Amino acid sequence: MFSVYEVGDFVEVSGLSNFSTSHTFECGQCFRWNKDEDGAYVGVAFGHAAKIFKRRACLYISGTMDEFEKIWRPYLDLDRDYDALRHRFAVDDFTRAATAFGSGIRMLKQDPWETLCSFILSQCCNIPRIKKMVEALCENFGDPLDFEGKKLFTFPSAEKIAELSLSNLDVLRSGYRAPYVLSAARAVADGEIVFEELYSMPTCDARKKVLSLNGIGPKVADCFLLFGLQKFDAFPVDTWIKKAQILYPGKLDPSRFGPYAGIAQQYLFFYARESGLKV
DNA sequence: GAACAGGTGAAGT
DNA sequence: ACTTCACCTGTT
Repeated sequence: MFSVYEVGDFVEVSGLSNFSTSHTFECGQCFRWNKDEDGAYVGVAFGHAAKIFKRRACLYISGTMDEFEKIWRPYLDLDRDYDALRHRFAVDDFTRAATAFGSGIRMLKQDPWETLCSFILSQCCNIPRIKKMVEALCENFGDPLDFEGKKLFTFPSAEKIAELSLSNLDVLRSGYRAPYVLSAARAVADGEIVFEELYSMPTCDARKKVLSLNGIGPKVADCFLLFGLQKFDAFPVDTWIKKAQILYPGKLDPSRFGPYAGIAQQYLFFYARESGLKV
């Protein structure tokens, strides 16, 4: 377990293992955390801005204890035992290397709408471009936040996007993805998609529901289920996981990782993308 | 310029 | 059920 203290404008978390800010914020699960000049990550989630960094084995998160308990503790998934997960996933040389390489990854408990919308935009784009489109969405349609002299923006609600017209989304430069975003926003605003219902459904039923939306296929649906609804059995297969499957000696069957296969996926994805593996 | 990118859906076998 | 292709845009 870990200890938490309020230190100035920060909450200090000590005794926490398996937390890497760079691995967590740059493993591809999120698009709104950026490194500042001091190496700290600054971002916005659930309408709150924060600065997060590690120093001398402690994790520091700006804001009050109340904010920490309400927002950041669950968001950063601090209460999960990642030693146990990594032990479970490391069943051979390949998976051992992947879990070691990605040590410190945490599965962010992200907002469902933000996750759905971001991954609709992500198709056939690299991370810099995804980030640009997401930031354009927030700057144009989100609410401004003043954070340490910088102007940040919240992620706009589905209701806000739903009332826009297609041409309003031209500022995103998102091409053929724009109508997908708009129809998803309207499905949420109209109550056609209700996230609270999806939470309580079995993964396969929730999957069917989001697959019915135009422009959402298996990959985006699984990313949404995993990152936005914490359906840890969802296992998104993208080009990097396909590379890992080619390199893996034998068959890479998600079911071998049990109900947390999606977390194993993050280690495998990060390993395939960042470790310089060649197919 | 051409090819390709963290995908999807339609149309063709 | 599997393969091919166009799709908008930004980057080699």
